[in-house]
Amino acid sequence: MNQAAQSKDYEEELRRAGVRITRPRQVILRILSETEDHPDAMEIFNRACEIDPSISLSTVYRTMKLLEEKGAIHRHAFEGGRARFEQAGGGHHDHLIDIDTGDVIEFHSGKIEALQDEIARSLGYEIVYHKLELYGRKRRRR
Amino acid sequence: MNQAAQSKDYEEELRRAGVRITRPRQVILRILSETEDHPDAMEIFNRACEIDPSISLSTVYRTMKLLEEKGAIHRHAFEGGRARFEQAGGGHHDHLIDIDTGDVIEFHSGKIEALQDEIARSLGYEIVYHKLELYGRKRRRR
DNA sequence: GTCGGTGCAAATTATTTGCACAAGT
DNA sequence: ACTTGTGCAAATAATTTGCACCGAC
Repeated sequence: MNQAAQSKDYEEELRRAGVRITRPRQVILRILSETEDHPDAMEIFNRACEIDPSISLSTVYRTMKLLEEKGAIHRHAFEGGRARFEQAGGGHHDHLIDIDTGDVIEFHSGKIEALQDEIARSLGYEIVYHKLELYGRKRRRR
Repeated sequence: MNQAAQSKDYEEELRRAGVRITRPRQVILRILSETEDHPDAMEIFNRACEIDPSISLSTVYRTMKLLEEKGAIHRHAFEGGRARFEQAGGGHHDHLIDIDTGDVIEFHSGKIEALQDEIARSLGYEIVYHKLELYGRKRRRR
């Protein structure tokens, strides 16, 4: 399925959840569908302004909060102050952050997650969610 | 070694690194040595004020930054806005955060770290540091 | 005595909110 | 129509910084 269709799907799902699909929300959903990276609120605001300059930063923040509550996006607090977002769907994964460029690479390891569960259980806990971030730099071949 | 002695050791090490051991810094180092938990700047400020009310919040922040640069403490950005600190030393470990109480439990898994390295390597990266946080709640026995 | 450190208040940065008006259903 | 959403500007919250004085070495 292409990105435009995916964006429409999200709209439908939100509409069903009783969320009004306003112009700013359409624009933001489209941006989130099209992006490959993990933009922060200001970045989303900038991209949104190119499509519709009347959108405000407040609306971006309010929409991100709404989408997070509805489970449509995930919020990350990587190093560096601002929160960064990515659309949900596409399965759970963790992140490897390039400390030189800020690039984010997604990965997933069932083995690590199994070990996490084991550890939590042995400490008398049940994991609700977790955060695994690897910070590193490109290995130069020798 | 007891906590007071440990605190003195930190003082010596910092002094050798060319850091002046002022009254506020002594107080903050002592607090960090004595604490079992992971306090934020405001909490450290409050505890410091009980020992010496003339200490300012700015100094707490400045000292935390200094100690972090010197490698004497680690800064964590657990959920909930403010940064939290813990003294370094005592070996690397990760954290399990109780989402009901905010309590932090430390743990370490060589197996997970080995897997992390493996994953990073396969992606062409070298890990500089990582962050693994498990958020969960106490398991009730059945 | 010198230079780095401190307290205080003001500045920054990221995010949130009150309000009057606009727009989705 | 009714209610929710929006833009704007002002409010918060966490942290940082400029400046004149103070204290560690």
